[in-house]
Amino acid sequence: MDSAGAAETGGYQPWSEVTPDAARRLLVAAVETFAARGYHATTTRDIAARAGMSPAALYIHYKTKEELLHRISRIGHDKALEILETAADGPGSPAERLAEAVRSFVRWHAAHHTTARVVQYELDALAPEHRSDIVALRRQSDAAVRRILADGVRAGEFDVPDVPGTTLAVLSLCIDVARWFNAAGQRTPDEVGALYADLVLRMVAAKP
Amino acid sequence: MDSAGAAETGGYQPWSEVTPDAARRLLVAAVETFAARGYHATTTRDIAARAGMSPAALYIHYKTKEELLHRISRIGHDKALEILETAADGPGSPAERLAEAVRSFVRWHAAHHTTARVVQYELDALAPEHRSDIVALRRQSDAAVRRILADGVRAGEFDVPDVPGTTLAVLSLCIDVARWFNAAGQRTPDEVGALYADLVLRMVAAKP
DNA sequence: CCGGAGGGTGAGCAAGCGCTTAGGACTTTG
DNA sequence: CAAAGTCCTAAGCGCTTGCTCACCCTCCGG
Repeated sequence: MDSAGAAETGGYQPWSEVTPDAARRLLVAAVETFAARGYHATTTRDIAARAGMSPAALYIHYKTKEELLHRISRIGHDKALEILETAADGPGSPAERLAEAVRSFVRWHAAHHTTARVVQYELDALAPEHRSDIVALRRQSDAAVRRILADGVRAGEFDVPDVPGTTLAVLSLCIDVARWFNAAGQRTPDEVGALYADLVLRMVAAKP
Repeated sequence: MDSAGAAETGGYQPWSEVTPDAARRLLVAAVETFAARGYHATTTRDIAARAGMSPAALYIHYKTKEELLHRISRIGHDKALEILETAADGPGSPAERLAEAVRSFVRWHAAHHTTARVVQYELDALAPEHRSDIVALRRQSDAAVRRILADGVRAGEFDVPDVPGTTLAVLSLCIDVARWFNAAGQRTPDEVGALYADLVLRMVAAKP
């Protein structure tokens, strides 16, 4: 369990935007414990101990435990949105862009399922004022996917009777990967990404 | 919030297997608070207060707070499994059975999204010995869906390169309805069920 | 060599937690 | 009508929680 963070990400996950070093170690420790036990079941002592510090050290870098969650959620949502928008606004046909969006979004949720679990499933633990700016990011993610679907319908590539509903379903399917994905399982993030991209393309394909 | 339980279910949800009356009231209160705030964020005082009793009353009917969760999880998983197996072993072609399975499973998750949220997303809060018998039920659910897919492939109705992976995706898609479904939203459980049945059929359809 | 700033600790507070206990009010039964 | 059983409560115990505070390092420019 101690090296789960490094093992999960293949040894490379920056969190480089978090400084100084001690603040980053605390944040990484928080991600790991939040993911394993849930936000409410995690104590500030758990986090500090995992980061190799005393309980009081946490409060030098963060005002509250909730601020830690908010920072994690913010960084994760920024990344998720970036992935989707890159694919949505990239080159290629709607089908290619949709496949790339699903593939990379799913790959991220699988490879970083620890982070993703916190980001996607601990929203309700945020304070209302923090929750609302995260919800805004989620709406942008929704808009990115919807944009691809609408483009595909307009181009005649897709047959999607209910664009908002299908958008919801596609995002829901991808997000839920964070819940069930197990790093010790058989499938690699790449494999899951490829499978899901295929399934989603079938969901929207125009009947020839 | 007080009448949310009744409103959500259209005034009819039995929990009839739970007796006596006070035990059922406590259990319903627990479902509502667990769903709204999460298991760990819910106190035994919250539950008792919502059921209109003193904190001590809970311990007449349940040994621990965790036993309450286990009972809820057990009843919910029994119901979910029954829905899937009824569809899987029912009459009709594989496509019809798959559509019916998804439609009824999704309808249940939407109509009873409060219960479903607890059942599907609070598994980790169970004690290990309780968790394992719930996991066994989930494996049976997985087997039911897999059975339909395998039948469809054998009959040449479906084109599914990865049956275990697609089974996982279908269940994941349906389960996640409990997370995002909002009783105050525009869609009815029936509508979501119909949409999802269509999407899933497209995912597995053989190319003509 | 000094002094202050930034990063850390040990001890602990007030509040809230799950759960227990002693006992009381009703209802059912002989 | 007493005895027994059922259901519930008021009070509170022992512990853990998020967080604070007084103090202590170590580094570094002057």
